[in-house]
Amino acid sequence: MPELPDVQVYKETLDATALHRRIEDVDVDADGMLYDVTALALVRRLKGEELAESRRHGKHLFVRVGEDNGWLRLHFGMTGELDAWEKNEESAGDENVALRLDFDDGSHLAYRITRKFGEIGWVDDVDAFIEERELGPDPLDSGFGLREFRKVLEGRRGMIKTTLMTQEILAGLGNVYVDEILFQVGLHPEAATDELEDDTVKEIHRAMNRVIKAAVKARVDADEMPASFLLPHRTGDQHCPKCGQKLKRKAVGGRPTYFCPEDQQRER
DNA sequence: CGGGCCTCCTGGTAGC
DNA sequence: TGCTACCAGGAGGCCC
Repeated sequence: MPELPDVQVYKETLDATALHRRIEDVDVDADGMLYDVTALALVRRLKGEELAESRRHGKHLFVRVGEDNGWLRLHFGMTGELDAWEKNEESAGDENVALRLDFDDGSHLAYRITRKFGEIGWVDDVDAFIEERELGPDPLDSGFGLREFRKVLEGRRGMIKTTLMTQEILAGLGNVYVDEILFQVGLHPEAATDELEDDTVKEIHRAMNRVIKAAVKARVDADEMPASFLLPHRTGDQHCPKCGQKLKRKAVGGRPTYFCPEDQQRER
C-alpha cells in the first residue's frame, strides 16, 4: 500500500501526534528489517529522547530524534503502516508491531507490518542517504515543476509505467498511483517514454500532482476519492468509471496493472 | 539501459 | 468445511 500519498499521510499523523513528547519506552521486534542499526542501539538512541521533526522523501519517512542524534528512517514496504493513539484511545492492535514508542504522556506510536519487506534504519544525514540510494526527486518537492519532470524523463527508453515507478528516476510513485495517473491521462501503460509528445508529458505531470493531492486529501481512503478515479475500481467491480467497460489486467514491468482498454489506447 | 524473472515474507482468498 | 495454490500497492539481483 504505502506509496508517496500513504507515507505523506503517515507523516502528517506523526507530526500531529508524536512530536515533542518524551519517549519513555521502546519496543523493537524487527528481525531482518533493521538497517545501519541494531535493535539494542535503536532503543538506546530513542529512549528518553523526543521526536523533533519529520521529513519525507519518496516512500521514506525520516524522523529526527533529539537535538542532533540523527534520524530514524522508516520504509513501509508493501504492508507497513504507522498508527498513533492517545492515552485514552484503543490501539488498532498489537500484531505485527515492529516498532512501538510509548510516550510519557501515555500516547503511543506504532509501526506495523505483516510482510516484512519494510525497513527501519538510522541515518545521520538525510540528504546523504538520498544520494547514496540514488533516489530521484520527490514530486512534492518545492522546485520540482514541469521543467524538472521533463528532465528526469529525458533519455528514458522504457515503458512509461516502469519509468514512473523507478525510484531512481522519480521517488514516491508505486504500482497503484502510476496506474491512476496513466488512467487519468488516457495513456497506455506500455507507451514508450521517449516517444511521448511534449503535451502528453505535461498532462502526466499535471495528473500526477492532482492525483497525489487528491489521495492525501482523502487520507488515501479509496471511498473518499473522486468517483472518476480508477483506484476504487481496481478491486470490486473492475469497471472503467468513464466508459463502464471491464478493466484490463495485465502484468507490466512484472506488476499487476489495471487499465481501460477503451480509454487508454494512446501511445504517445 | 531495459525487460523478464526470481526472491525476500506472510496472510487472505479463490477454487477445488 | 478444509486444504491448496496463488496472489499482493516494494525492491534488489541476476541474466539476456
